[in-house]
Amino acid sequence: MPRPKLFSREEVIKNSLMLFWNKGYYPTGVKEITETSEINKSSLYEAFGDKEGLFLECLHYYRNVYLSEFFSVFKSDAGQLHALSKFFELIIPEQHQPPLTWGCFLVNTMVEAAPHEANIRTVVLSYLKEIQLRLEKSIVLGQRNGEISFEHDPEELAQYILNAFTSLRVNLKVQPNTSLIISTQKYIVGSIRNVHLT
Amino acid sequence: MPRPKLFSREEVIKNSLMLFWNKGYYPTGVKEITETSEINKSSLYEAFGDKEGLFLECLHYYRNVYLSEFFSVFKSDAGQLHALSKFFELIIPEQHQPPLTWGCFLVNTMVEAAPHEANIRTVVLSYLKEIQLRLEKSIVLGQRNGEISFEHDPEELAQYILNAFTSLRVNLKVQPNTSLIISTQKYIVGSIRNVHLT
DNA sequence: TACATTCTGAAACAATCGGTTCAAAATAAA
DNA sequence: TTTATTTTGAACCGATTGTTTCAGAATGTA
Repeated sequence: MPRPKLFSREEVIKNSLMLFWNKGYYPTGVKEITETSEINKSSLYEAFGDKEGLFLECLHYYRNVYLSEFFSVFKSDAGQLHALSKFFELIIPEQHQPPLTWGCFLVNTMVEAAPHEANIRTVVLSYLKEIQLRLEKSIVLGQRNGEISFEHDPEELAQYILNAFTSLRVNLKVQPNTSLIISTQKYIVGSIRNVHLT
Repeated sequence: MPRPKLFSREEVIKNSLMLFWNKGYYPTGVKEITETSEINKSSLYEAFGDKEGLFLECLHYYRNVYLSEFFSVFKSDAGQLHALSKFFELIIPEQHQPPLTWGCFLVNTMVEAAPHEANIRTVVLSYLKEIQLRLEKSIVLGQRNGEISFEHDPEELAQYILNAFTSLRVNLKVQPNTSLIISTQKYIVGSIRNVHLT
């Protein structure tokens, strides 16, 4: 009985993600959002509550579409060390074309909006934690396989790897550079192989 | 013969840096700036041209006051490996009090404003390059001392260390955590000591 | 004291900010 | 076709955005 919506919810989220990803949370205006998706303001507010609500949905979409790509490396059966190494190579092929020239949406948000918006911070941190836990799991498996030394603390190493990845995305955002990815990968694999001296 | 200024240029820069550092470039309003420094709008525009001009002066001030602290670790005569290790410890004591809870002003700017503002990007990159070159110099000295293996490419290793530092600042901004600093330091020193296998 | 110079305060600028309101249009079921 | 329900478009909200203008206040020098 109701009048059917003239817009696709997912389409609006997808379009808005591109805006937020490219320009950030604060500089992206509601006007810009409605114009891009050819949707009316009232429809937008009816559907998403407010700007922050839409942003949170974009984060969710990013998590499902883009982050899940990175989880795929662990499905290979070539060993955990190989998977952890592959983790870094995922950024290479697309690094020169958007949206990957915009960096990691999660990291951008962490720097820009998360410190000032509690709801956004909570979601970003939970997604980052999810990645870290997946890395941790891979490390534990690697230790059982004999690929990775037990001298590593899985949580500590996972944190370290995630950090290296984070900074990579920050730097690539400003100065695209494939060799930086390769050398980071090399150092990370080296760190895993060579137990650190305490 | 002219009427003397009622405000100190440096004072305005110092105050504005705190605003920009805390909230970022775009969300910080000119109104907020003038109110904080108790300066009139016209005086501000007369003195700095526009918002971007003031921001660039804040970057310059940050470089001179805050980044120079990090260069100080290399003045010690305890060896290059020690200096590179100390580099990370500098963030520890003040990590729980502002302005260091706001992260690194350079890194924040790199993520937020640099991708969209060419002038800002140029300045940020030049300051980062300066740090990288200082790290490189330290590595070369370490190689001559016999502290660091010649198998390391100084530029590559410097880049890697700077990256680890960058991500550390990003993460500490959202979740303060001293142990993260320590483990990163440990892994970095480990990477320098253990030559990476190619 | 008069003068040339410089700074300051306040008002105004158009544009945009995120968000609300509401009547009219559109629909599917009765 | 009537009716109940929901979406839509457009106008409107006050507040704020970065920036400009300009008359008048304040100054050191002559």
